[in-house]
Amino acid sequence: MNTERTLKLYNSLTGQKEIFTPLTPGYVGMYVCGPTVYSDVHLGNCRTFVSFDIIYRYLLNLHYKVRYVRNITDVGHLTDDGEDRMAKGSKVAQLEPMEVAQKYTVGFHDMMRIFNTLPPSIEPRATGHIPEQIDLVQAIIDRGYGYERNGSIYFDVSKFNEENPGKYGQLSGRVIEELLTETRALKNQEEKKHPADFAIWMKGRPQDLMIWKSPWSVGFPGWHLECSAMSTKYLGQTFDIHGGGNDLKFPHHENEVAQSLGSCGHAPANYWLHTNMLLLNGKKMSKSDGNTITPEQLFTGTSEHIEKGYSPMEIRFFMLQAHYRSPLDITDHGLESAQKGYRRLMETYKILDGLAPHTEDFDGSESATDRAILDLVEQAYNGMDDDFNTAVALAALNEIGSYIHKIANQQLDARELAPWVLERIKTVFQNFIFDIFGLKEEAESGTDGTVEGLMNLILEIRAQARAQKDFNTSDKIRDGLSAVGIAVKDGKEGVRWEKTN
RNA sequence: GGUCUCGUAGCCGAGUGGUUAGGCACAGGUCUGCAAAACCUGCUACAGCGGUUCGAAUCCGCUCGAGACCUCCA
Repeated sequence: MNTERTLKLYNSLTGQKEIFTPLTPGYVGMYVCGPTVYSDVHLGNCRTFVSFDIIYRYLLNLHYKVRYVRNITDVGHLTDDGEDRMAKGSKVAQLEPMEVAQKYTVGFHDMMRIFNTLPPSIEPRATGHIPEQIDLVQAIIDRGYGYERNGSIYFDVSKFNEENPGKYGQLSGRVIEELLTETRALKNQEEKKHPADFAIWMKGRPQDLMIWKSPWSVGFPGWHLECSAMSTKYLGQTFDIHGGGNDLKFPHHENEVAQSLGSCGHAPANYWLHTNMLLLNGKKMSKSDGNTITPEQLFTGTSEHIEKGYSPMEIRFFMLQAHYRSPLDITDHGLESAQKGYRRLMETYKILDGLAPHTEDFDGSESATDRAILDLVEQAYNGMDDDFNTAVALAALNEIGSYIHKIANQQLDARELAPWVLERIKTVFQNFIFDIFGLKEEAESGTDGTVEGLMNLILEIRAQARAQKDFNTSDKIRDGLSAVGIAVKDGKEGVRWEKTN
């Protein structure tokens, strides 16, 4: 690939695409808000982390040394009723909070593996960083932005706003005056000076299980604090990229910015990246309206929302077809379309991989086909450079695929393709499909070669039958294979077969 | 109600003011013993109304519609 590429990304902080310039040339620090492990992983999480996986992979592909930190939230994230999510989960299941955290962390990791995401460089847990969070609270108090009420510490948003005009609300586009006049009644609001203030340390109640000693009370850290503490610890006071789902922009990320500025005077990240939501039936998934589907249901097809199951890689491909900042609506038809697209791309790759260069009477010139293909290669990488536009890259690969099929079917003279161009697109396809898009082959044919052996035998018998014009036999074989889910594809170069379900 | 984003063909979904996105579906054709696959051709577009411009899907305004956030959520 080219050595000089310009990566542009959409920075939520400024609302526009910017050229990416890392703090230290060649190195990238990226923090992504991970899941709260109080229940089974939500399909929406999968999209977010697949999106950031592709971003991570592309940064690696640009030869950056990336430190990718993605946290596990296992304390401090409260429900509407002011109850800790972890504690609630543990009471319901009669488990220690840490057992709940462990159970769903394992489940989350399993799901990430199923979707073929690369593990982050560091995966810190909130409960493992209580001292760091206490230090951060102290730093905020020391700088005058934290105040105590009955053993809890709150972040003083109005004071912060007065001394740092324009900083609070910048990320999420909030109007500070409105936030400060907000009059909604919420739990624990009575302790705050202003409704917009948020807890950075909460005093524990007798029934709370996850509590720690602090200078102010035995209690637990506020939800937003962990990310500030852990990103600072592993990436520094200011780092390159901070990411997360769109719905975390406010208040979570906005408060992170305030905490960082409020504790040390530095903004946490130069670039904020936000992924968009996964929709079902055109609306955000929501358990309460039954408009939801779990990853397992999506795999098995056991949901009223879809007619059949789809594989993890088909779903990953489905996500690739949309840009990460666009909402993506899950529909049966859309998934079906992605399934076919995924299979076609993988099939194209196999054909490409088996294509031999045409070297004998190659005259060394560059044909129109060569130029068109090289241009498409350029388009694919340019797409990724433009805020990780996987849809554009995929479109370019599809067009290259069209040339590959033409050559494989001898509909286009193989001499049109210079040997070095063929090698180039082999590398490019490999690079995109496996390294950048993070797709993988799913057809699990027997690894011991039994299935290949059987198939070769069967197809050889069929070839003989066809040669003798015994079409009864050949069609019986083809139909029989089709019935067990194997498609036979006759081509000029020979017969190919593929599992279809 | 406030803030923001978006409205692209049968469906999904890209799009930097002037050049075919792509996929799926559909209809013809090539290939095939017949199919499938593949390839070729075709088919439906830029919510509406104004404005800026030589030129707007792209910029601006308004209207209508949708979604997100504002409250736990990726």
